Amino acid sequence: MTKPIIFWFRQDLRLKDNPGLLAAIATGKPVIPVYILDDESPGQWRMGGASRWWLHHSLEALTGIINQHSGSPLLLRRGAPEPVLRRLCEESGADAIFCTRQYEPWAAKLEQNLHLQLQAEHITFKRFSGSLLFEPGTVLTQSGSPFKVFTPFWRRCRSAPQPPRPQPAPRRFEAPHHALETEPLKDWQLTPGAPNWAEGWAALWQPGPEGAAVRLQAFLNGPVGNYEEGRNQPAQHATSLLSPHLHFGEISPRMVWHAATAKMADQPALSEQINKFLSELGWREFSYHLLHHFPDLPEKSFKPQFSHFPWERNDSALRAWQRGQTGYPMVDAGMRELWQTGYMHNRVRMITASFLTKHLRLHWRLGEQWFWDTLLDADLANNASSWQWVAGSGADASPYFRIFNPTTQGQKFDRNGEYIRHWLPELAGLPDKYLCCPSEAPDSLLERAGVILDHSYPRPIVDHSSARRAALAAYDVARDSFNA
DNA sequence: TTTTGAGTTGTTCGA
DNA sequence: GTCGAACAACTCAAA
Repeated sequence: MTKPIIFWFRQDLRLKDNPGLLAAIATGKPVIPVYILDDESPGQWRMGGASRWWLHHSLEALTGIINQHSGSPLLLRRGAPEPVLRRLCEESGADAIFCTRQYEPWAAKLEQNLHLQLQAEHITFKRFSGSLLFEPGTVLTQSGSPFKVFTPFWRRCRSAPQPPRPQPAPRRFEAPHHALETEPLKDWQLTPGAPNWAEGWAALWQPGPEGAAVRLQAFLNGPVGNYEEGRNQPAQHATSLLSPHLHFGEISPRMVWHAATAKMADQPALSEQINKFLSELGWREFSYHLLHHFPDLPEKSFKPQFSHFPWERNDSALRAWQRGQTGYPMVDAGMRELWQTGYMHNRVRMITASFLTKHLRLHWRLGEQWFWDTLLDADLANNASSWQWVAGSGADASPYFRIFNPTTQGQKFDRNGEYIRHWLPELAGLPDKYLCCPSEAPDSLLERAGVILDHSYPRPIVDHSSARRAALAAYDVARDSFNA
């Protein structure tokens, strides 16, 4: 009797272009697919609330696909992977486990330990690459060191051989004959009870491979044509919206890459726009590679001078930021979009993050933590490297003096006020001119628009130009004490 | 080894 | 209103 093989689904919740799954099926053994909810492994960033909502629906979608596609139901188990997998081997007689590699430092350590422990029990444990275009550790400078600047990193990636073509969906696979126990998904309580803060999310997102494919096609058939411009306009839905799908591996970056390059071959006029989009995939790669080489990126400022930065401590300012009550409409609109939808447009992520770290001078880790809990696409590598990038402490970061003016950013990128009016309906009656700076509007206009400052909408919690000066001064302090 | 050019996304000030 | 320089130096990557 052939011993079955376990395929351990992780952040690769798809069947297509899943090399580990294909390899498992190719062994000819019965395949047992399992997902393990792991809230126990040490050192991990425990999945936040929004991510859990996504996971719930993504697992439902995967279950459906697997049911159609195979005689093996997706097993759901909870706990630390090592004992769970070991038990599953005992129950099923499996002598091999395949999975897709993960790159978070804690996950990489977990894989190493698993490898050693399972080896001792003569269980084969194989990891496959499927979540990145280029393997961390393989993209290095001529002197063999990791890249710390994006442009040369990406140039090197682009001059390397193209990432492999996506692999086809697997053929049908079968479970072993005996039934194995599975936990009901609803027992995991991944979705909110009351209050249901995720109400309406299902209308905005379709977690799972099908939803990912739909998004990709919609993007390539439209917005990509004006990507360079459109991606900066938060009122337009002109970005790919693929980030949560990519995080959970419902679509692979290779699938995205090859779909985009095929489009480029088809319509050369779009080359510039599509290359810009590909470079955004490049930033995802860059973040993962950085995290691989610098595992404390999520906890520690990459640039050492920032360890001397005089961060403020101010709970009420933090709360105002989190709740979208800073008095800067562009910032508040973004923070409310995040809270209400689990998503925030990229341009606005930069504005809100700059505001937290520079205007409020609160530590970038506070923002990182909040985004981790509230973003559907929360991703350790992207979140950490992007927060550090905005704060100025990261690799290839924006210069510290680049301090977004939240008023002019609003006027520039939400010209007709559509985004702000949508998320801040209490300001909708203001004319465009004052939409980004309600506190400067004449009383008569405020009255006509039904805006009562300090009641229906707050005054700015900090003054822009003095906050800007204070931020630059704080940077001087950090630099001087570092150099001293 | 030394040198050189470059580095995602901005803002402000003064001519 | 427009334009260029200043903002700060520093580190990285490659010749």
